[in-house]
Amino acid sequence: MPELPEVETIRRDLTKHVVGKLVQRVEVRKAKLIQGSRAVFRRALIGARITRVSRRAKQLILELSSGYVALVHLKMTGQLVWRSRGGMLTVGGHPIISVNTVPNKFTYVTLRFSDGSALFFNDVRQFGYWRAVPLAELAVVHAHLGPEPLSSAFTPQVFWAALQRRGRTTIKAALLDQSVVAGIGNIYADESLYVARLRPSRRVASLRTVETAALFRAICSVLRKAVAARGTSFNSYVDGLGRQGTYWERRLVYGRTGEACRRCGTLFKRTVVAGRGSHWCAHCQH
DNA sequence: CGGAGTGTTAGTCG
DNA sequence: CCGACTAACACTCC
Repeated sequence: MPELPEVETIRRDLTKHVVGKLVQRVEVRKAKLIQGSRAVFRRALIGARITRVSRRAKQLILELSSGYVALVHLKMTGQLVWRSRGGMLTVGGHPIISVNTVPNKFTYVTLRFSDGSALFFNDVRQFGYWRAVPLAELAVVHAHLGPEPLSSAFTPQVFWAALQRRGRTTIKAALLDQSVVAGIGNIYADESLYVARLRPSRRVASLRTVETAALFRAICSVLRKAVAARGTSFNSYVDGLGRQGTYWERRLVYGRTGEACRRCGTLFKRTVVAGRGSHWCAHCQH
């Protein structure tokens, strides 16, 4: 599901609601969604306060007063729903699941807070996971991840160097590789490649310096705009406050197969690259 | 009804 | 080591 802009949006919303909350109870209804020891997971959370909500790549990080962090990955269909004591719902994540009742049959993890509010984790496909990690080990757990594209660690030089490691593959596969850049998924890979005028199937080794530079700028600009729009994942639902992400209407190529390219009017193609549906303009992208 | 497709990624196989 | 492919699962769409 969510890529960097969506997870970042959830992080910001969640921060407002859960920071400072004391975890009173933890309910796990599907043990396999908890990575590692369930006992450690419960110990890390129960009785702890949430001190901060951060993000790395597509993972949410609930920082806890116990010295642990709880990592949450939503994968394809994960969803976090916060419910106030009064019953108000706030949603982040995948829109498939009806939120009118929580918990529902897709609710697999629940955190109950001492003030009567609760955080529900729903996941239709059950690909997502939660994991407790000592704060001191977080860097090791995330060692395989590349730079955050919206941070100062992401520079043209760093990007170029990371791409060198994936010279033989396609640029699409490289963008989806979280060790190259952290947080890009299928939608923003296609959007960035369109802006940079590069075909998804281009071999990384064939990229010229100016093309790599254009792609670097495209990634930054696409992700920045998507974050500002609160992402795309929330297109088919409106939460209790009437908010929804608006990038979906503004997307340039993703899911626009057969529609006209706004630059040249050519109809967009859809092919499979790196095993993923890829959308692109055969005239503008080379 | 059957088959393909879905915003992810860890693991396997060559 | 590297890259391609698939499984994990439930549901929608054609």
